[in-house]
Amino acid sequence: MAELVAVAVDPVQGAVTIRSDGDAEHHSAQHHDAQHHDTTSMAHHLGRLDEAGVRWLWWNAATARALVTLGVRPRRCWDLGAVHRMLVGGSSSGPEVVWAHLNGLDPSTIPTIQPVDLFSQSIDAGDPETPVGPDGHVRPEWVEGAWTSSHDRMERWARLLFTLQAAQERELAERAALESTGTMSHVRTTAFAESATEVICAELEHDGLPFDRTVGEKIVAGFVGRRPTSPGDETVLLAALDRAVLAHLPEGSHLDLRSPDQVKSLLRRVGIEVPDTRAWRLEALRDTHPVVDALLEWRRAERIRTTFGYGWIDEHVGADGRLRGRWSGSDGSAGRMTATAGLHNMPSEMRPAIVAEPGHVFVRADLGQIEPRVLAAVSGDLKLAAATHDADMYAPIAERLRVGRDIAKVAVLGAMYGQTTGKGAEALHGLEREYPIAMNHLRRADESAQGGHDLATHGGRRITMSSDHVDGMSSGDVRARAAARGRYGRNAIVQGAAAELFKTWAILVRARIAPLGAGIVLCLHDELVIHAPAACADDVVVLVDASLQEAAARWAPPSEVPVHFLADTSIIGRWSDAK
DNA sequence: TGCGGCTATTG
DNA sequence: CACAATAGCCGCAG
Repeated sequence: MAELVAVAVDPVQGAVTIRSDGDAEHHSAQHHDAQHHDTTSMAHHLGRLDEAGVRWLWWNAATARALVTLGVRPRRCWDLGAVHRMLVGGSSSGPEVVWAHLNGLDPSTIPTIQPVDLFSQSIDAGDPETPVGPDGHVRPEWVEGAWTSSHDRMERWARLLFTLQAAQERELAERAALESTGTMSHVRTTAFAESATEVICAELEHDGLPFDRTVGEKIVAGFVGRRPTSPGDETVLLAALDRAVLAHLPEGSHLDLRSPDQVKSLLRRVGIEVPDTRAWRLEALRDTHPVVDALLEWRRAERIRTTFGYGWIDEHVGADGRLRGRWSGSDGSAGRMTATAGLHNMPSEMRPAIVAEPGHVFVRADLGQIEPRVLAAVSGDLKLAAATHDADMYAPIAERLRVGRDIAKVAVLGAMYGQTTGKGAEALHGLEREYPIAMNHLRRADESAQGGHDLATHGGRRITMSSDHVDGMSSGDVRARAAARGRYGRNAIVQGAAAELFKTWAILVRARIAPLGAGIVLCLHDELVIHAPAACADDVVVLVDASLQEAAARWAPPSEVPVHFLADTSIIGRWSDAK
């Protein structure tokens, strides 16, 4: 294994690196004058170490961001925060949380910075030059940035990392011993992938997604008209949009189309009675009255105007023509990546604005039927694994169930989501009959989750059931909430495992394509978008597929009937040119 | 001002 | 219309 080198970076103070033998080295951000500091030599030192093949060890993604900002693109790392979220679940993974967990301290006793008053003077604060206070917790002042105030402090801050990493290794070994997870090798693969994904996130934030502002503004204009020139002008334009709907009603109808209640009474006035005003419900009533059509069109424009309109472009597209959001390597539940700024839910109509830069192309690749294939892998169902040898695995399943392909598909999806009604539920019996191992795997997760027990993915990520995210959303009765927990758990072991495979794939792709001058510019759960010099596009395509096979070999459990994974890959000039 | 509900989009 | 996410606005409580 590569040598672990602890690192802490501050753009002003500089960086400290500590080799595994304990040798510390300080790298100054040389100050040439009071206003500017030169970080290039510091970046050079760090880059040399990186090229030597070390595995960086750091507290959390803040270090990854700092390094990327310096121009260093770390190749290997161990991110304590990312591994902590994998081990513990939840979304908090700051140094104080990681430290408390690995030292067996109650997280509710983590201290926060208190305003200085007469009473706090008497408390024994110990030596403020040490990172750990008398209460055993890391000092909140250090967490908040006091660790950067001197070279000595930075070094003490970085020295804490080694024992914490060792403690995480032990906890990973315990996790690997669980019946539901893979081996230590699988679990460490996940830990590496979770860590490296933080670097990808830092790069996605730094580099952004190529966005053609002119095209983007034209698309917006197609929905909502021209850009308002003043607040007063905006009011006029808004009224015009509203009038297109209200014109279908009797004179003098003034109501707020943004209020579902008022829309309901609007519809009632033309003889339409609906329990809610969702688009799929109104869709069926388009022919009933012209106002329905006008309303649906207004909704579409309103959505663009408020969420993906001029304001969105102004806020998130930089002068360099890159669309940027904040990225998280793993959400609090099953461990998928998340992104802000609409990067994960951009309407397809906006995708023509995602355009490769001159001399470049996008290589876009998405994993085919990733969740059922992952189910076949993690459940060890050999018959389902055999179905993955088909490019469309629903076809052989449909054959076995003696139903249509579409029925087979909704049945499989329904089984993974916990659906109990509709066409999928009818075909469920066939699935139980033909693929009992996979179905039992899902049912065990469902029952365990219903009982409030935490789950673990194949790669060793903890799925917490104690969290209040389930009972918070549906305040129904106890049984309904248990059923919701069951559906959540049933899905989380599949979705979470798919996220692990995806990240393993993504970090291998990143590593392989970097020498070609290509980089990942978007991660979308089962899809990668790569920005590459046009001359090397074909090479990137080959590397993308090779990386998938390698990721599957590292991540998936060994099986007599190997599970096949496949990617649909294309070279395109703009995002909308695919699918 | 904060929060639940409703709505819409994506995988 | 089941699983996950972000994000906007409305209506209501405090």
